[in-house]
Amino acid sequence: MTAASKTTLSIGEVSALTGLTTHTLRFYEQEGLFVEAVRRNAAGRRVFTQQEVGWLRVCAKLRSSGMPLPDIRRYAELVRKGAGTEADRFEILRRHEARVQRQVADLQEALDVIQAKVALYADHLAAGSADTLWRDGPDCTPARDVS
Amino acid sequence: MTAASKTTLSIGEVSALTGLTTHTLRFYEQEGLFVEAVRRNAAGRRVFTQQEVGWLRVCAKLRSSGMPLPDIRRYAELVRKGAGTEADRFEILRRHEARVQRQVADLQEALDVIQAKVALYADHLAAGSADTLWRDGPDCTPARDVS
DNA sequence: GTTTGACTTCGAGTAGACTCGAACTCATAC
DNA sequence: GTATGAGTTCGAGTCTACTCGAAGTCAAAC
Repeated sequence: MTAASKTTLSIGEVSALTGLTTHTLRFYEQEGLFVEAVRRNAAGRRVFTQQEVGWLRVCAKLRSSGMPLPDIRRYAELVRKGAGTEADRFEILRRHEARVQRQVADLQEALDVIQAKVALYADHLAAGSADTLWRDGPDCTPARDVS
Repeated sequence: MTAASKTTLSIGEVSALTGLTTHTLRFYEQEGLFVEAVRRNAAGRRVFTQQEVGWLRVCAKLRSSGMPLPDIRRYAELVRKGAGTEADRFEILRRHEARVQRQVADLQEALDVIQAKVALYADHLAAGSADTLWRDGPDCTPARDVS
């Protein structure tokens, strides 16, 4: 029986399945990111389900794309409340979607600047004309002046 | 004479031109991000050039795309040293380029998950079938089970 | 001649999300 | 029966890049 096919999972197994450390999983519980209270076995240890693993994977994606913990907590609360909260959940997701799209656009812009520089260095290094490369021009137009 | 066309600029003008606060500009000086030591006028005030504004704009892009301050400092040091450091500068830029591309790919992956959820909520809200929406499935396949 | 506003230095504080470590409890393997 | 390893709680520490505020200087406007 692999961890991925078990119906109940220890914190260590969940850690392996999600890539989140056990410390982080406990921290997330404390922060109220779980939809339902985390169950415990007779010995007081945490018991997780595959469903929770699924949710944690979504959490990991939301976090890695920059959603703050309070927003995820809010979303989890709405799911817990159940029917009637869908419009609010939708709103949270849509806002985050917009935020991520902005992030991608900003990174792409930075990437353009970086790649322009990389191309210049590649050219000049290949041509052996390294000494003609220098400081950045006023408006960062690499054609004139480069760092 | 607009700030953008002056040959020497105060810290306030540079702040306006770059979007960096005066606090941040002083902080960057202290962190060694400038290629040359920042000049001062008779009164001890900082005097900047258009060239420095160009460099700061590049710095802003590097920072917003996640290059750590120590890497930018190192790059600035290499530019200061001048000829013979081009291969190292190229390397720093190439590494950062790769890092940014990874970031974009990761964000895009997160965006796919988010958009799948957004689409589901949009459908269900439109259909008025909100009550069929629920928790995430084990492997985050929104078709089966959704938060 | 004083008020204003932009500048100076310095040190301390903030934010968010972990991350770590110590001290303890259990269950299982040997 | 004890050693090992995985779990528990709790509080404290870390990291990075700012961000703020206090106290002072200085030039120009009025």
